[in-house]
Amino acid sequence: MKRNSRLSSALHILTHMAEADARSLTSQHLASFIHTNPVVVRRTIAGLREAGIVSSTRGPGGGWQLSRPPEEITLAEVSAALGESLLPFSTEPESPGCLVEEAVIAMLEEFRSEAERLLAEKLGRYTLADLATDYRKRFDRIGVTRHAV
Amino acid sequence: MKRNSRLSSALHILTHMAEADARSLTSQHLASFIHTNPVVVRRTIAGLREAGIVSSTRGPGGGWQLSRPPEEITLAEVSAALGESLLPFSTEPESPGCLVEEAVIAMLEEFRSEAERLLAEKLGRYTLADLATDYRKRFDRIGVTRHAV
DNA sequence: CCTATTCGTAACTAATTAAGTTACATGAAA
DNA sequence: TTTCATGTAACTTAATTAGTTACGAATAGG
Repeated sequence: MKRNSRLSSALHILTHMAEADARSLTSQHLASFIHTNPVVVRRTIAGLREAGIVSSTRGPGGGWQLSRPPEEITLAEVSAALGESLLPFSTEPESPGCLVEEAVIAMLEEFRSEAERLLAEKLGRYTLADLATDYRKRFDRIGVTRHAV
Repeated sequence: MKRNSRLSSALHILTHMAEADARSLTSQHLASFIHTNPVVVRRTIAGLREAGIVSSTRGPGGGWQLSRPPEEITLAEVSAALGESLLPFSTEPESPGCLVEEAVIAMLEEFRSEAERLLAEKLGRYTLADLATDYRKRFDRIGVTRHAV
C-alpha cells in the first residue's frame, strides 16, 4: 500500500460496505479489496467506528457494517474520522524566539484554519451514496468488476 | 528539521531575505535561521530560483536575493514553486480493474482539483510583504529577536 | 460449556521518504 | 590565482507508515 492512501482506502472499503447492504463483511474480506491484511484494515477504520460511521461485531457471522445509510455519510465525516489533517504542512516552531518564524507560523495557521473549513464544506457535499451510484454507473457500462461484492 | 516543514522553512528564509533588502544572504547564513545546513537550504529553494522568485550569485559577496519586491511575491507562488501539492493524499490505483476504486479515485481527483484552485486563490492573497509587516509589528512590540537579520 | 470465528490491540519488522552530510565541480571577484 | 560561494550527486541517518505476528476478548451455535 502506498503512502497517504488512507482516505482513498477507507472510501474504497466503505463503498464496498455500502454495496454489501445489510450483510456484514469481515476484516479479511475488506482487506482483500485493498490488497492488505485484516489488521491494517481494523487499524484504518477503527476511527470510523468511534465516529459512528461503521460498527463491528465479533464472533461467527460478525464483521463490519455501515452504521447509517450511505446517503447520510459524507466524505467530510470520513476524512475527519481518520484523524489526520488534509493539509499536513508543519507549523511547529523550530527556532524558538525568532519573530520571523512566529509571523510565518501565525499566517500559516490562519490559512490552515480557513482552508480546512473550506475543504470540509466541499467534502461535505459528497456522500457514500454518490460513490455507490457512480460505481453502479461504471458497472452498468462495463458489466464486470474484479471483486466479488 | 521536522517533516513537511518545507513551506514554513521557505517562508522563514524568504522573509529574512525581504528584511535583508538588497544585501544578499549566503546559504550558510540562511541555514542558520532554520537550524540546518547550506545544502538543505539550496535544495529547498532551488525551485524558487527556477520560478523567478529568488536569484543566486556565486563567488565572494554572493548568495541569495529576492528577484522581485516582496509585495509581488504571493504565498501561492511560493507554495507552487516548492513543487509539492498541499493536498498530498494518494489517488494512485492499487486495485486495477476494481470499479469501486475507480469511482473513489475519480471523486477524489475532482475534489483535489477544485480544492487546489480554492487554496491557491486563498494563498494568493498573502504576500511576503504581509509577512514582513507582521514581523515588524512583533519586533516593535517585543523589541528583540533572536537572529541577526 | 466448548469450539470456531472474528474483532481489538500490542509489539515487532520492513519499506519508504525526507532530512542531513560529505565531497567535489563550477563560477565569480579581487 | 586564490578565495568564496553556489550546484549537485551520492551517501547516511532519522522518522514514519505499512505490514506482520501473536494472543486476548467476545460471541454464536451446537
